[in-house]
Amino acid sequence: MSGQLSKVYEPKITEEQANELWFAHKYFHAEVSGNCETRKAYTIVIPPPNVTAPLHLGHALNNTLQDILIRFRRMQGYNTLWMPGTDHAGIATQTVVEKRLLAERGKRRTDFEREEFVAHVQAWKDEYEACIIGQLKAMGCSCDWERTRFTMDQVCAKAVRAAFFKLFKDGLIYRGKRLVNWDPATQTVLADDEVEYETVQGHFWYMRYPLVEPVEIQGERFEHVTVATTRPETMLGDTAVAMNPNDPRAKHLVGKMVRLPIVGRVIPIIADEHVVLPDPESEDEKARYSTGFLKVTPAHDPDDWEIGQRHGLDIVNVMAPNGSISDKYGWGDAADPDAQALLGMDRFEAREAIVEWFRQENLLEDVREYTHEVGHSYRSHVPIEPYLSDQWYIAVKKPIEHFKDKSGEGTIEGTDVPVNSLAGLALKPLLDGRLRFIPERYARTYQSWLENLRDWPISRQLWWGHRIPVWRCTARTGRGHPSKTIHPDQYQIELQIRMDDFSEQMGTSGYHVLVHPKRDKFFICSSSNDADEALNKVIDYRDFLNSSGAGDGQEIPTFTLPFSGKAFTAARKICNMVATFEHDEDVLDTWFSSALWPFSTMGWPDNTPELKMFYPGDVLCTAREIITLWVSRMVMMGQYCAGDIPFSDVFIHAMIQDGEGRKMSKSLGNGIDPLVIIGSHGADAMRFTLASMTTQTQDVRMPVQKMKLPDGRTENTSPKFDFGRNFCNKLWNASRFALMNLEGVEPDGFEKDKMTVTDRWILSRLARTAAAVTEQLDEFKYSEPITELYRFFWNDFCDWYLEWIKPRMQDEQQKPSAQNVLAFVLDQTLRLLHPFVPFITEGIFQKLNEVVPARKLQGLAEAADAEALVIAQWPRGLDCFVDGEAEKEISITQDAVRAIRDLRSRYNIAPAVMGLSSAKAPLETARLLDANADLICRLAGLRRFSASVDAKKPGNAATAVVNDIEIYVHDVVDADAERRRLEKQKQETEKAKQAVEAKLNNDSFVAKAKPQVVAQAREKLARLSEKLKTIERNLSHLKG
RNA sequence: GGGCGGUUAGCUCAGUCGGCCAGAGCGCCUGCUUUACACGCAGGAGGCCACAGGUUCAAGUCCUGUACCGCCCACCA
Repeated sequence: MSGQLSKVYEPKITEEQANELWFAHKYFHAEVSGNCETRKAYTIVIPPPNVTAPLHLGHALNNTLQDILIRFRRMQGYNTLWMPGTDHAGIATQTVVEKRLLAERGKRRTDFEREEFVAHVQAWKDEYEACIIGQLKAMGCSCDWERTRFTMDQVCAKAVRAAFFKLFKDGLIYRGKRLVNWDPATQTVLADDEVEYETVQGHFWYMRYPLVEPVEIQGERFEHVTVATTRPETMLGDTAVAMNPNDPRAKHLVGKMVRLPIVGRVIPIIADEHVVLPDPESEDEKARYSTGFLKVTPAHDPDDWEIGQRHGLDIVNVMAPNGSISDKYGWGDAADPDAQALLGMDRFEAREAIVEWFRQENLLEDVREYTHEVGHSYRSHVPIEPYLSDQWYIAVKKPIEHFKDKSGEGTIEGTDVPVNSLAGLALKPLLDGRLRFIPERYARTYQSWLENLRDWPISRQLWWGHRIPVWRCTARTGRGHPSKTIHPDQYQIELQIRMDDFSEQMGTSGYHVLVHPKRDKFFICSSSNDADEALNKVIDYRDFLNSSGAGDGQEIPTFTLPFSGKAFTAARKICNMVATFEHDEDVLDTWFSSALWPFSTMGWPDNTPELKMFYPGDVLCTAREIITLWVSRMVMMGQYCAGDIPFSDVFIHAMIQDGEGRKMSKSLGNGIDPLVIIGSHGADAMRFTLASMTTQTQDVRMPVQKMKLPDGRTENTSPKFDFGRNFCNKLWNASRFALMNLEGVEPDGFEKDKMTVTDRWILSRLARTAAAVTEQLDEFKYSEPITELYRFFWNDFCDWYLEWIKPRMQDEQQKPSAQNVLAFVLDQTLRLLHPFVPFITEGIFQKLNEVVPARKLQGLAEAADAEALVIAQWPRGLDCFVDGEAEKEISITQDAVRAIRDLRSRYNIAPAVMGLSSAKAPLETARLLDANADLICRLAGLRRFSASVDAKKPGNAATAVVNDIEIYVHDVVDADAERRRLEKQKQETEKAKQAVEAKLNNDSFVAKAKPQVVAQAREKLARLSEKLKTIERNLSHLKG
């Protein structure tokens, strides 16, 4: 059997065979050897899925859309690269591994050594990375698998260190304080999304803070101010009382001092807009509860921290990491016995004690009930504590000196963002129109985020990730002896002094980091350009890059000093002062490595051929939730590190929700596993359905149902996928039918003149479809081309063309030309469908290649040969087939067929009854119908059909009126039914006619509407009048 | 609190620059072993286009407001 398709379409077999073929020939591999000039590159870098879990349906959508673009461009002849890989997803992965270890072994992270724990995470990563890549391959993703990267592999790690170094050198990385979400029970830092808000019935306590000197306002003597708080225990760390500058009392009170109860600390009253003015009538709950005085505790509240920053307030941390009151972490004035009594108390215990103290001292003015949301740890379920800690930051609005030449200086209009800052580098391309969002509205999210950007905290208190390439040193206290353990803050200060020492010698300032395992080997990162010359001698930059991988437990890197002279002396001096070195315990924010992904995957910072060929890329395809966290940072770092934006188009696609509009999630149990769908419906069916649901505005709602698998398990599925499965099944069967009729086709047997109107019509429809699909894909539209192709293939090709071609296949005269048209249309259709349903189209294409090696319409068009559809040429040059006449002719023919079918159905004429039919129509239409009588007979199940200008209606015929045609189906006897039917049609027509008449009788319509619209209305009226007359005439015949 | 999107047939969604009697798929009803396909073929029923105003000769489409649903960001003294 020479290459016929199997009777039943089995996705699994087709998918396996296609993947085998594609992988054997490495069709997905992008070569760098080609010439950029002659063969343009087209690049998409995958949003690397997290290695936390297998891919879900959202990933399936995301990657389907990317694959459609890639396959489309590959067929258009671009040198396409789709760069694949996965993301280590720091906190998320560490968390799932911690959960697994706890569940399976009852062990916590802290029960392991760091290296040991990281090895467990690594094992998890290996497992899920393999799983994810398997899933992507099963979906048909045509990634360049040879280039698969992981955000923590050696290549990416090198880029991370290079970027960090570069930022460091430019003075963009600094050490700063930040309030983190601290879980005092487990004593870990939580990410924002690990904080769960719970409604808590709490209190507002109104506490009096005595003024150092009483103040008189409008004759009233004030001895104290009253602050309202839900957290009295933090008052120990208060360093100011704030009030709104618009408060009428402010001019009397701002600048005055109060004495903090218990502690005795004297703190100022300051003015800050943040404070809500009191208003008992207000709708704003805060205003109702406010006294107008806000206690400011910079170390224990994020807002207060901001206020503290604005006013340069002291920061007093009064808690230990376990949440107890302590004077060991920054509280220096706890000498008062009342304060001493609180030390060691738990924060809630202290709260009660403090309230009680105020009560005793008659300083508690009021207590009111208050319901509010309080952040709790998702792990321990205790309230989280905003806790002050040291973090590394990237300065995003700091001007970068050496970017001045390239980007200019000053700020971007209407913002405080310097053009040569990181934020500016990301913002400018959008404003210049070089960076485009599709749909456009998402540009605003991006823009406003960047305009209001704050410095980026990049350190995370985790073990899984790129360990921060910074080594801190402790200073020597005596000759050759390491200092005893010093508190981190202290050695920071210590270090700073030494640094300044060094800076002085180097004629610069602001050094920060050094590494020094042995006395004669070390390196320094500079944060100033001025020191470049000297430092370049000190450090071999490349050595730094080749130093330890992030967090992989290698030794601290060492370097031999390649210099002498002043710099040497300076460096040497530092070494002598340093006792020990500690690799920073923290890792980098996951987004740091993600930000580099578009070029780290191509080997940056080395000047690789890949970068030259494929960077900058073309499109980023992602969901909207990470526009800020990821997209903006990629642009930022792309500009900063690789010198250009990483892509010019950002396509933001829909999110998939369940039938109730909820996000699909594990906890809700409403997720759908792509592999389950691939198993039940096939990968192509899944892709087709997902793409068909992708419109520009709507999120995708996917009703979820339970499905029983053959092995008895129950899985989630959705009836939506039947859409794709039905289509694939139809495609398979129609192709099978076509191929059965294409055995032994002679390419030279085609004669242009033997083309029928149906041939010209289907070629015309093909040409229009190809043009539309191409244009829509250019515009990142997915549901439209699917609709277009669906209509063309199912309605035009299958329902009409294939039915019409059947008799021609029995006719040796007509067969050769018909076959060639059929082969050509099938060939082109497969090409157009391939990006959406790659497996099945490839499978059919391979058979087509066997059965009809050359598809061409001699003298008209030729389908370019290809050994595989994946690399076949995208349809082009079909415009010559557009044929308005043929389309009109077929349209009239179809109308006639539908009218006859309708009558047959209404009169219950059995399909087997090959009846007679005739039609009366204006001359031209009548001729046309007559010429196509065979086509009408074939699809309307008739023995004979004829049309003429003066056809007479047989007495027992049913009548249908279509436009200017009157169609009679003979030998239908039910006069009553006929009358009812015609009456109904009459009513409908009258209604339509009246509507148009009303419009035309309206003078202002005729006067003001576009002439074209008026003319259309007149035509329509004429048509309807004619139709109505015909119906009435038929009715009167019936009555008579 | 700020921003964005949505509300059209029982369900999931299209609907261009405002202009034919508002469309598709699924589901539903009727008929069909038509030699590619019942995951199919033919036909049919089904709509106060969320609500209230406004602009216009004309509004599903533009403007204003309301309600509900969803998402993102910020915040929670």
